[in-house]
Formats: sequence, C-alpha cells, structure tokens
Amino acid sequence: MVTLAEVAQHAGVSASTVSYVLSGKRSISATTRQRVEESIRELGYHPNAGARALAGKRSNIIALMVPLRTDMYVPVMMEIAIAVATTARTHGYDVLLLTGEEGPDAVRRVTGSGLADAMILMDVELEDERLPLLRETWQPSVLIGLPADTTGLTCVDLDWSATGALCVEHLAGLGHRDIAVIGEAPAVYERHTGFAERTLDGLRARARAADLRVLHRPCEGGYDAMALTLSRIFDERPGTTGFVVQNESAVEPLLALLRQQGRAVPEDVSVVAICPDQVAVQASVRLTSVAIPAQEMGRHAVERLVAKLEGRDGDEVVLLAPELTVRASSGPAPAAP
Amino acid sequence: MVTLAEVAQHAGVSASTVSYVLSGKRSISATTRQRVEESIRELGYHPNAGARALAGKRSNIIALMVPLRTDMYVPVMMEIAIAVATTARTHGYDVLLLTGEEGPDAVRRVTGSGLADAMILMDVELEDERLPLLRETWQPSVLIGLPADTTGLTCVDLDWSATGALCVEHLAGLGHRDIAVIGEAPAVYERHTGFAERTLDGLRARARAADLRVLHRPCEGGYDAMALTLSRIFDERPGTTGFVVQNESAVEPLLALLRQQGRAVPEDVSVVAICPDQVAVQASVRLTSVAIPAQEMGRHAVERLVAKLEGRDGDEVVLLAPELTVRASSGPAPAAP
DNA sequence: GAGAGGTGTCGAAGCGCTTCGACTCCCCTG
DNA sequence: CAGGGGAGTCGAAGCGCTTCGACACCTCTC
Repeated sequence: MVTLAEVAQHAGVSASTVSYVLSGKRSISATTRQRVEESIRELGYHPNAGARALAGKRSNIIALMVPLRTDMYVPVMMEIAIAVATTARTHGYDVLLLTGEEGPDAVRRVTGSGLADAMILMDVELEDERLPLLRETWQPSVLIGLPADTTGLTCVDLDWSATGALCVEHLAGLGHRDIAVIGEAPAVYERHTGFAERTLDGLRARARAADLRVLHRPCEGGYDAMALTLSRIFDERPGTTGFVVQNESAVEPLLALLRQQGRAVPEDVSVVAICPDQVAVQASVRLTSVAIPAQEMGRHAVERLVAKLEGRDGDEVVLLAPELTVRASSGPAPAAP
Repeated sequence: MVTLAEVAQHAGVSASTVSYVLSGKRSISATTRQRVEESIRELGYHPNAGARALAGKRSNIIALMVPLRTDMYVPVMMEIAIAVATTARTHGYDVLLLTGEEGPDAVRRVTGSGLADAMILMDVELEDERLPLLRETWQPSVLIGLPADTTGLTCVDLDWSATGALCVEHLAGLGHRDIAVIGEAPAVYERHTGFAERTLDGLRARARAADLRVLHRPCEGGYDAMALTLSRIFDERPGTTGFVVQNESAVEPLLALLRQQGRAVPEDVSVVAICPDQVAVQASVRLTSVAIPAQEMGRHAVERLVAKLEGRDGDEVVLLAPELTVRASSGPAPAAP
C-alpha cells in the first residue's frame, strides 16, 4: 500500500507538500504540482481513508438510513438510494448504508464514532423517534420525508398534501363527485408515515372545498386484497366514479378488476395514480398520474446536506411541487343515470 | 467527542487496558473490566472509526457495488442490499454503497484507500471488467452472480441453469411440448449478464433432453412490448402451451393478454415464473414459480466474505438450489385438437 | 524456598494523514 | 538599496487507536 510519504520521496518533496497538492489548501508551484501528480499516478497512490478521517476530522462519508421494511415503494426507495449514492460521489462523498433495524442506536453509533459526517434519513414518521437525537447532535442531517415538527431540521419531500389536492382537482374538474382513495397498507397509516397521512389530508381538504365525497380505504397489495376492498367500496358508494391510487401493488389489480366488472376506464370510471412514471406508462391502461420524483429527491437531499456541511446553508424545508400528467385513465364523469 | 484516553482516566486505568477490554485480545480481570465498561457507558464513549481503521488496519466496512441500472429486478436488488447490510451488522461490519457508475475505478479506489476491507459485487456479467482487478488485489470479495471464469473468485448465486431446467421439467411433466420463454429486456442479454444466459442454457439443455421445443424471446416490460412479443410467439408457434417468464414486469401483462385472448390459465396454457415469491402470490393468477431467494443470497454472500476475512475459508462457488412451488398457473397440457 | 509459568496491567511506538508555524526566496515599493 | 510582503516549501506535532514488549505480582511445583 503506497503512502503519502512514499509519494513525497518519489517526487523529491516533503509530505506536507504532497498533502497540499492534494487538498489545494496552499498554493503550490506549477512544476512541483506536476511532479507530485506524476508520482501519484506512477505509484498508483490512494490516500488512506482512515488516516484522512483521523487527521482531518471528517470521513467524507454520508450515512443513508433506509427503511428495513421492503413492503412499500421499493423501487422508489432504491431509486432514491442510488441517486443519493451517485450524487454524493460527485461531491466527493461515499455513502454508508444503514438499515432501520438498529433504529435510533444507529444514529448514536454513527455520530459518536465519526464514521460519517452527516446523515440522510428515509421513511420518516410524523413523530419519529430518531428526531430528538438528530436535533441534539451537531452533525448535519437531511430527512427525506416530513415529520410533524420540523424545527431545527432540514427536510426534502414531495409536497404530498399538494399531490392529494392535485388528484382531487383533476377528478373534480372532470365532473366526478364520488371519489375512492386506495391507500397504502394499513400498517403504513398505523405508524403514521408522513407522506400517507399528508396525501390524505390534502386530498380531503380539497374535496371539501370542491364539495366532493371521498372514501379512503387502505389496501394491502395484490388481487385478493384489492378485490375485497373494491367490492366494499362499491357496496358503500355505488356511485363512485373516480379513483385515486397510492399503492403501486394495487394499481394493476384495480385495473384488472374494473375491467372484469365491466367498468370501462376511463369511460365509466377514472383512475389517477400516485406512482413513478415508469409504473404509470407500463400499466395496462396508461395511467394519469402524479409522479414520485425519486431521483430528484435523492439528489436534492444530498445537495442540501453538502451545503450544510460546507456551512453554506441552514435548516430548510424543501417541498417539491407535484406534477400531474394526464394519460389514458381519466376522463369526464359519466352522465348520471 | 469522548476519547479512549478519557475513558481510561475516568476508570483509573491505562489506555491500552481500555483497548483490551474492548477487543478482548488480552485477559482482563473482572473488576477492571467492569469499571471500564461502566465508564464507557457513563461517558457515552464510541471508538473513533478513523483512528481504529488507521491503527488496526481494518475499517470494518464492506463495500457493496450495486448496478446503476434500475431497469431490472429492482426489488430483488433492494432485498439483497438490505440483507447484506443487516447481516453485515451482525458481524460488526457496516456497508458502503457503491453504484456501478464508477465502474472498475471504484474497485481501485476502495481497495487502494482502505475504505473497505472487502467487497461484494452484484450484477456480474460473464466477462466482467472488474474481475481482473479483484483477482490481483489481496482484498477478499464475493460476487453475487456467476461469471464465465470463476478461478480465484468466490461466488454466490442461485443455480440459474438448474432453475431453467426445473421450469422445463415441470412443464414437460405436465405434457407440454411447445414452450415459449419470455426473457429479460434485450439489453440484459446483450451485455451477457450471467443469470439470464445461464437460465436459458439450462432450459434449452433440458428441453433437448426431454424433446420439447423452446422459443426464447427477450422482452421489455409493460403491456405494449408484451403484446407484441406474444403475438409474434403465437404467430411462429401456434401450438405453444407452456410459458416460462423471467421478467417481473412482463408477468402481469402476459396474464392479462392471455385472458384477453380467451386463453385460460392453466386450462389452455401454463405459466411458470422465475420471480420472488411475493410477486408470484400477488399476481392475478397465483403463479407456479421458482423463487429468487434474494435474502438468502445477500446473507450467504456476507457470511462467505466474513469467513474469508477471518481466514476461515478460501474461494468457493456456492450455488443455491432452485425450488419450484406449484400454484395455480400450471396444469396438464390440453389434449391436441 | 527458589524458579517456572501465568495473569493482568502499563508505557511507548507507531498507523498515514492534516495543519500550523516557520523559513527561504524573490519581487516590488519608496 | 533596504524593508515589506507574498509565494512556495518544509518540519513537527498531533489526530485516537492498536499492539508489542516489559514488568509486577501471584501461584504452583519439586
């Protein structure tokens, strides 16, 4: 393993000079710089991460806490994670992958050991038990998600409330009066995951304003669960003509069941999904949808975090504006019979 | 930030004693150990990761290279990644998340800098350009996937060849003679991803032995692509009664299209999927399938790796035996008309 | 009752890097 | 032409930990 000292010797300069060439923190003459860079290349030198972290008091690592649960929005999570890793690299950071398993202890361990310089948390609950720890540590952090109380925190998220409102607005504009919301699995609401509840709030508020009726039903994914949910919905509100779906694994079952029941999309019922674009265009009916900008969220989170690390920025809540794309699954409400 | 020296002082012992309490590398009297542990707890001490890595010459970090492509088997990738992270923690390791983006350079960077003690590579191609680097480095590594040449490498993978064979066997046993294989997207084959090609090989070999005909068609996910692929298949082989699907995002479209064409599953055609169990049971027809044991692969990879790190083990190829679960999508071939 | 052999603890020497202060040139200014 | 100041380089002092050898003390054994 090549060390900085060896590079220095090879280039005929002192160790500190090599260090300054690397960091650019002091001016170095062009010729010296070239000589050093040449030596680095020739010897295949890579600075030792541990030594660097020790001496420099920063590890150049960002910790990313992903949820352990693999039952929800998995591709979105993955996309965020990859965007985080990729963006972090462009800023010279590596990413440490933590699962939710350790819970709050992971926060303590990472901040205490100096393993990472900062952290990004995903899957934030409204009253997340990791938040007190984040507030009292001096390490910068960014949440992907929005807790109930954001004081002293930096958050990046899709504006879920606006997303819910947008869906209702679209359906209202098409003349629908009775709307059913197919939500995430019950467990997601039970643990008060921010995005699910906020979507619902936004949706209901707008529905009230536009004077439509909303029936919300959580739903596990899959056909059987969806079949049950759907029949209950039509039992309770036979006049339902608009659907908002916020559960990727319910999308296809819903479409299939509607078809099976002889309800045409979009002639008889309209469907608006909240899902990644890829899912929307690959569905059996190209879905009118509000996209979940996974990449953008990951990228934003890293950029906020780097800004904080460099002291360029303070706390802030960034809510991305939702965008609804009209595709083939929504249309005018049928005339009342 | 609390240091080891402070703990030592607080406990009234020397720094080295604290270190030995932590590592257990020398015997320590019960009373001393207790006193030290008490101090550690009281002060909330966490060993500094950088210093540890520097002095101990190991970082206790495992690097995980995941593919950048998010177009394929995403939930499986995520499940593997999470299993890796979780298992690694139980062995005292953390996981560094690298994306394929940097390519072979990432290998150099990580081994060179001592950032990680070992690496796990996913999405291995038959002639992967990262392999030469792995072979010449002294750092242990494990591949999740199987390249063409495995000398000097440790690999963990599902036995895809046996998986392909198993699917054919099942269909052959039910009397099917003409089988279509819906594969991954063309790009996956073009870059010679191991699992896709091996599945095909195993499948064809067994088909030859059992004297059935196989028609293989790569397929992008989604309805449109699947519709096109399916019509081509029936054009070319109208007598096709068995399907093997190795592409999660083609599963549901296939089922829907078959239904639409009036071909009943499993009465007219049988479908065998290669996919995670969750997908199989959530599909509109509960699918006969060979499971992709993502968790097990991740766990195995870490365990092999830890064994190598501790010098307990050498190179080895671990192929997990596939298991086929019969569900509702496969049945006896219809009598020839 | 002296030597052998454990057991438990300590001090000191690094690990490879960053950074601070100091030093040497050399050019510019008045 | 002296003095000030910037540019470029170096030496040395850590950063917080691990580990090696040394040492003290204690318990056996013959």
